[in-house]
Amino acid sequence: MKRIIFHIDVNSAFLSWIAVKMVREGHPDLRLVPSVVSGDPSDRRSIITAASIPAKKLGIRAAQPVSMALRLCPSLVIVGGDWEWYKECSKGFISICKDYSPVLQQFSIDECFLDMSFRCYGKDPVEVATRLKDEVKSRLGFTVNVGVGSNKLLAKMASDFEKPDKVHTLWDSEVEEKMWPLGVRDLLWVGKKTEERLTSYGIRTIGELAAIDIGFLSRLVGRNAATQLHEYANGRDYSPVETEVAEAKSYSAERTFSKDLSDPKDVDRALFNVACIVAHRIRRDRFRASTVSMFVKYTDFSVAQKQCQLPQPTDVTAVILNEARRMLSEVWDGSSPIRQVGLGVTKLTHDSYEQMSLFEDPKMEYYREWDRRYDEKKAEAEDTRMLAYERRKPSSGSE
DNA sequence: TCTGGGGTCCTAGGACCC
DNA sequence: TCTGGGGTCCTAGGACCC
Repeated sequence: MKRIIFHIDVNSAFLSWIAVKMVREGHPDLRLVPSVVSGDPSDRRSIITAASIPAKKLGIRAAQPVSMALRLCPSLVIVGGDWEWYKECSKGFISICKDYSPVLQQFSIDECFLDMSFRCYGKDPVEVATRLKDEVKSRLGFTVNVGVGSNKLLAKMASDFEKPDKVHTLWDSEVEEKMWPLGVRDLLWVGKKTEERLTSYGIRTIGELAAIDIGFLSRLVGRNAATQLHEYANGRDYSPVETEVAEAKSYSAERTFSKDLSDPKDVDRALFNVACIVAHRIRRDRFRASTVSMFVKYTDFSVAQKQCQLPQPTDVTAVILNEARRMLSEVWDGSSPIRQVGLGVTKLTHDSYEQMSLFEDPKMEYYREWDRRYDEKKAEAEDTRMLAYERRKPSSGSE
């Protein structure tokens, strides 16, 4: 049986979702004017998370600083994000997709793959894809692109063709015509650095990459990356649509300051905040961590990072924070201002038992109690938010 | 123009063990 | 006395994704 994969991608997801919400509240449609979503619209340091199509026509792109976008378009409408709303929209979108095939892999909050091999057997895949796209639009109010191909790579490449609200195919037989003329940067996993390296050797299009000697490519990007890139450039991808949701392998949080900081007390406060966030998350998900890492970013964007192993896995905020503080003092002497500070944990286990140490810090019980109260407060705040949210929650059906 | 936040995976060198 | 090769763990750094 022929393999048929769909890749469904919400068009300018965060912007579309906020636009749908605002339209329902009686505001004009953001999608029709130059507009963007940013993390914190009042902060000059924030960057753009999503831009409307009229904004994109003015050269405004995701990941641009808000200040730059404002120069390109002084009348730009800037709105903040709403994670609860995003999650709701994502849920509605995924649930419609699941009706088309249970073999679904969620790739991010606004993208998924569907294995449609069975569901499309004997049918026209484009017709099915069009029905899916139109159903999302009529029931949820936002548009998607559907890419149709014989594997995940081709489906994903296809969904990236002309937007919005379109269905495109990229079958093996169409690779030469539709994919090979594209620049190497358009290929999945070719980022800025790889593009620079490839173009410096005269490799500009995916077609040129597909034709290149793999030994030569290995010397450019390493053997493993070369094998992968060469397969992709030729439109080959044998990876299955993974329905299992993988467990988290790391948790991290970081804070960029509105002004670079020199006072150790300010930096420590930020470190405390991110430690609380990360430790809370691992407790919420019943993890303990064995590795703690931290980094600081300086004014010139250079990064200093440290990591260390714990004698035993922990989920205690104070233990994580103390290691991070120690490492901070090893990389930072307070002489150069800090732009950003971050903290992460890896090497996670679900082990419920805890090895008792004869030398356990007598304050440990106090630390745990502190964490319990922190978690309780967080849960209460969450409940209040959800309650307020339920009241204004729209149905995902047609209105 | 001046660059967020949260992830995954890979590489390379050094330490240590057999 | 000086020598091998392989495996694993740790750390730092980098590339990529959305």
